[in-house]
Amino acid sequence: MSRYNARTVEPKWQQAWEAAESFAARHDPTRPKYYVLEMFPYPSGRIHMGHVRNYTMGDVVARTKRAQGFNVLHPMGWDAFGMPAENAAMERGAHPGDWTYQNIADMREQMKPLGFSLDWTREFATCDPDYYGQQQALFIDMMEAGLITRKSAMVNWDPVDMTVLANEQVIDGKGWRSGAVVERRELTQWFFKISDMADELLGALDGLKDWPEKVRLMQANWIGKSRGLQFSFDLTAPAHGMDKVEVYTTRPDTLMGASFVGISPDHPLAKALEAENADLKAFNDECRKTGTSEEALEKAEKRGFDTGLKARHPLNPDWELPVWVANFILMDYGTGAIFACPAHDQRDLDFARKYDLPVIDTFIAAENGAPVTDEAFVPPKSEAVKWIDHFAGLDVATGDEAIDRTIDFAEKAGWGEGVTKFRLRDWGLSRQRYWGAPIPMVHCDDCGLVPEKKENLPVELPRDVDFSTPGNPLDRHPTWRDTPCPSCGKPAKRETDTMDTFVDSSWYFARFTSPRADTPTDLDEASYWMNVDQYIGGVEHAILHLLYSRFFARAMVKTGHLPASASEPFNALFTQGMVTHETYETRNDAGRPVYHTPDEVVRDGDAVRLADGTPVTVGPIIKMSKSKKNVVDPMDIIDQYGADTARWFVMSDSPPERDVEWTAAGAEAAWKHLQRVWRLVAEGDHSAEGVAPEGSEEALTLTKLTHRTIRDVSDGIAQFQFNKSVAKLYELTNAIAKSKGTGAAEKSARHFALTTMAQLMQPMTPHLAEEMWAALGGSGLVIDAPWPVADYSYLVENTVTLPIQVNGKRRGEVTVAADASKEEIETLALADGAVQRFLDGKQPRKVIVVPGRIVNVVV
RNA sequence: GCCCGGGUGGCGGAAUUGGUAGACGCAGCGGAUUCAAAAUCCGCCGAUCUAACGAUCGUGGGGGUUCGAGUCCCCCCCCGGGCACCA
Repeated sequence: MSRYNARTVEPKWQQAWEAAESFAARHDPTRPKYYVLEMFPYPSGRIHMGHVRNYTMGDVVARTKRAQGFNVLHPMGWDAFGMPAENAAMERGAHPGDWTYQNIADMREQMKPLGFSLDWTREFATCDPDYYGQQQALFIDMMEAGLITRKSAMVNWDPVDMTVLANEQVIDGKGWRSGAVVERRELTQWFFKISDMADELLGALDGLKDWPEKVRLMQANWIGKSRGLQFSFDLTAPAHGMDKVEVYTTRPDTLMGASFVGISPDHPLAKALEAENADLKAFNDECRKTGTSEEALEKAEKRGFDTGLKARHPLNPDWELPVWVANFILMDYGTGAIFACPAHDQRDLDFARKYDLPVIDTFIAAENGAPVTDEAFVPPKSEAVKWIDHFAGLDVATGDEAIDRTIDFAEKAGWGEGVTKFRLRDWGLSRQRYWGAPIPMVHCDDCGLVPEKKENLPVELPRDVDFSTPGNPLDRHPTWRDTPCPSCGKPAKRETDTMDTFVDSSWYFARFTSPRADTPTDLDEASYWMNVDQYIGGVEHAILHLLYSRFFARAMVKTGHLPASASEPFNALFTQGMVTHETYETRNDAGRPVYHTPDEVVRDGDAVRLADGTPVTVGPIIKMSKSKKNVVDPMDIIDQYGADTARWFVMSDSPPERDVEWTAAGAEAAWKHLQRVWRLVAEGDHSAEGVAPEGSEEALTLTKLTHRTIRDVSDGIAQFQFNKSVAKLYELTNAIAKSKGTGAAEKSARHFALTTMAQLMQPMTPHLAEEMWAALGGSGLVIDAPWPVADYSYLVENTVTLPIQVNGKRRGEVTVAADASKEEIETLALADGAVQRFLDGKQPRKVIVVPGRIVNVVV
């Protein structure tokens, strides 16, 4: 029996492609280009199944487009800055740079054997000074274009380690290393003014026809455009020079139900009052112990503090409302102050009940409306309700109408203004960390903040840094900060904040079009290659990465680094599901979770334990991530079965947009199938080809199926339904195996089916496909053969079998000519034995005939 | 808490988008081949009842629209992703 040996075959073809420079992308204006990009990986050091799945999908698209005649750009790089490198430095003493470049080398070694059609000549890492230097140039240009600002923002502060923590590093409100209770602290930070583009980023979503609807929805909700009323409550007595509280509300129609005025613990008034009120100070400090994440704030128990101040209702000066500080009011949204209407907001109602504040109904259900008791009455804004004493004279009206009328009323009366606001905040890019791109700014005592001169870029990270104590090593470096002022030349200090790693990944797709240019992009190259025609990556990036990239593309158009046509950089987006796996955890002495990798765990029936016998708790099935250690190493599969098996396996079964739980079973099956395909080639009789199939029923049937398979596999790939393409290839394989005819027509039909299979399998299992192609006598490389096109004359059938239903249940079937009339079908269906039995001599009440689909007889 | 997805045999999933539920694969069972095993080949394979023909039930749960619902509408449950310093 002929065996296919991936170990020798795969490197052979990889060398052939490399020798031919098959995948090097060359600018050629005479050919249509196609840019395929998968989200580049963080170099953790090991590839995982998620990578294999992601990059195989992109490779299938790239190889198919290449066969279809496109000039394909399919590059690869590394998202190389970020916290794990610093953590490794702290834990193991490795330098973040050494650690990162070693990981890149390791991962490249693991990726190369997979045979991806990548243009490795364009590879770069975001931590290359060449890359981040261009990023610094971009930053300076964006600064000049007015896209950057500086203002204060909240950070998670670890008071023991004296350092800023990422949200991920705050566990149950405590610092992950120190265990100290984390507090919110204000820091002056650098920001991209993305909120200036909020409306445009929202509006342009409509044009992204080839993006998943869910991603556009998530982005629209994130941007969060709202129309509301902004106005002030006058305080009955000024406090600390403040005589009013400005609020923003999207439900001004509920103003007559106002119960109290609420301000954020970080509101200027709350902070001013702290000075003389120790209890309030204690309350606010307690609130600040919730981290900065919206999730933590929203989940925290709702608590409040009565300031004792009173505010006048704008419509009735005699109506005084108490002013409360409440922990659920975000300083970042609106004005950091609200009025609460407990009758029509569940959170306000819970708060009012807790602190015994009034609940005043503003409107009731149009029919049988009862006053609010335990549950707030919050109907959709489009539903008509009955208004109680509405100042603008409404009786029965929808919320939407009432909001419009109220804003109108307030504007005419002059005490309020209709305002459109966005939930989207400016993008804080400052990080108080070492392993990121330095912000190329200099602090000069005389000149203030001055950008570094472009000829001095890159501002390189110093190599000699010390991670033995927490905090930003750049701050502590003895000399790195010292630099002459780019403007006046006097001694000055560098900015020590580095950039958020989202900045690095917001323009790498543009850099790939001219990765060695000495400007951020080469406009000529960018104009040819942009946009990315197909972008592929995880849904977990649906909001932030994609929104930031859309902002950056616009910023790069503004600063002349991209053509105007590239302001939406990704024509089509596909979000693949995640590769998930169970998590395994034990607890350390401090009771904190410690995670374990699947290969450390022994599963023996229900019992789960470590190799040393320690019992393990099985946690939820979640996306594979380094921090939870629930990762599986694909190298084991590649070593055992070869790259094609791994590639085939991740393309089969699970639809690509869906999460897939990794299980070891199935890789074996993929391998068996590829062996079977190879045997059909190696043991087949290829003495006939080009013989017309029409003389043989068997040959004709197989040829028809081959053409249907061309159509179905091509459609499956075009629609990102690779699992269906795989299923169709299984069917064709089964049919070839069943065909045993020894005539020239049958042999020829099998030869045609197998050469076609080699071409159709090429995007998924390229090495096997080359081997098949060569054995079948194909000329040149199969990757250079044009994509097969189905002959439609083989796709039409002249009879069709329709199911017959009686009362909606299938009772039989009828085979008719494809062009049979409704009447003919009905006559034939009614003559069917099963139908006669159910009719029992009676006339049918109704007969529904859907040609080509179904017949339904209603008795 | 808020926003967005998902839930179909023992398992991964398919279903022409309102028209035969379970394609294809895995696992399992039976058979052929073999001294034997592996590999390979052939057949069966949602549940219940039935000797069989067939019948009834069945797409997370409950209700509805329709000649016809996995697919559309309403309510609920469970799982996952995101929540602005994980990438």
